[in-house]
Amino acid sequence: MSLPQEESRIDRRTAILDAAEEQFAAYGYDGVTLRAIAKKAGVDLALPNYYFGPKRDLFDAVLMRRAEILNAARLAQLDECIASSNGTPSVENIIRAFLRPLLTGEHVSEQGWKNYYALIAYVNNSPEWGGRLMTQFFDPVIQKFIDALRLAMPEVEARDIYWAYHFLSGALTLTFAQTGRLDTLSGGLCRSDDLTDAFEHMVRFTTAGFETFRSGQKKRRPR
Amino acid sequence: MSLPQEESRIDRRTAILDAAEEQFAAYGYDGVTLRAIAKKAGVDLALPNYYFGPKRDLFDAVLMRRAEILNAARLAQLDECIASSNGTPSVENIIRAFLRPLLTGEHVSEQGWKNYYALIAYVNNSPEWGGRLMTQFFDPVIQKFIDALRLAMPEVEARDIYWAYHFLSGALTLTFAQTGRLDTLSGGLCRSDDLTDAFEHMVRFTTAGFETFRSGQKKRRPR
DNA sequence: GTCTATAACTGGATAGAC
DNA sequence: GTCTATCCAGTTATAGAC
Repeated sequence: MSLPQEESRIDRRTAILDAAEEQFAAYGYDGVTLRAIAKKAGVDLALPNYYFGPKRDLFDAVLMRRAEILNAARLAQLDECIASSNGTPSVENIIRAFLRPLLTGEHVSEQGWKNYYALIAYVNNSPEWGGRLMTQFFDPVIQKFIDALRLAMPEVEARDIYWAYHFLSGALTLTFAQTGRLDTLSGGLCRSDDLTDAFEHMVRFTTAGFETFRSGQKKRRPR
Repeated sequence: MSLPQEESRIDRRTAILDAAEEQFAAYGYDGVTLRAIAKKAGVDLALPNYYFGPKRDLFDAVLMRRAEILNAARLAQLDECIASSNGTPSVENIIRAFLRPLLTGEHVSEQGWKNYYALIAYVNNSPEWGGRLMTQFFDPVIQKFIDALRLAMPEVEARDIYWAYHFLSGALTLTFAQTGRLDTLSGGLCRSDDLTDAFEHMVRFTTAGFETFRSGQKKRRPR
């Protein structure tokens, strides 16, 4: 229904991907019906299947669309970061290279990117999807960031760096999820949709987290 | 199905909660049918509704059951931590008090707790559920941990502490999710189901993250 | 308390007209 | 390419027998 003139002029494939992205991000794969997607996109119920095949393939298509853009942007930032540091960048600058693409240009202003990030939060934390899809779409690029981090901290064991990346990933994706919990918990002091504030804090927190593994051995519990 | 003799002797309410917990954790609220739950629990399809009312109330009941146990254990640890430090505990010990209940006794060995933690990962990162349920079931106790952290770092702004807790929460819940992604990414160097290893790393990483906010002003991006 | 049977409905998918 | 009409499997929930 509705949006008869304007919406039907723009590409229907894009409209379907946008609507699916928004709905999947908000309610998860099984919480969304093709009927809801078609309605949101302003297209006929039969069109999602016509363009993308079964529901599962539509989900993959949504995920892939922006993953490629994000991966390219991150690689460019990483290359620049390495080049401008004569081969051994700082941990902080690697983390900034990892996060900066999320903050540039349309990524902050466009609702589509916000929806996509919330979808990543869903996928990354899903036992059902997380292992397969994050590995497939993102880990080739993540591996290059890990390589750079190993170069930046050659004295740190690889295991420690993988764990630290894991925590960074968790912190980042919870921020993506936009649940509003932090806003309530902090009594309004923190606004989880203020991405600039979120990322400045995240850079400080996670840089310190990575750097702490420089100081050798595991402590045995005090108390 | 089946398990006719042994299973039907144990409390059916518990069997339903256990089955629902496992299924919801693996597939999310909408990915699970009452039929699947009843079958897994070895009970008739009509019983979940008989004991817990509609599906949504069953979901809440699953979440509440162990939240109360966890909250009580965390509060006990926090009290002990504060008492044994003459009122100003260290950041590290507060974080240990927060995490230790997840590692004690049955929590590591029982599959039920593992399923519950994965369910928390799902809820915490869900725009649909996260805001409401985490606030309702966990934040009263979290607020006390925040109070303790403020005492431990009186020179740090409240905002910074809330952000840091947010990142800790994200790191923790991604670990809960047990997606297997980290195992693949690290080529087997890290095992995400090794909770002891996960938590020793998490304590180090997040303690350093919190402590870094002691050093005053926000930096403006270098590079 | 438990189970059978069924009501009432929603889901993905598509055949076939336009 | 698009839309209508429909198939039918699978859904929650419950009434009523045991």
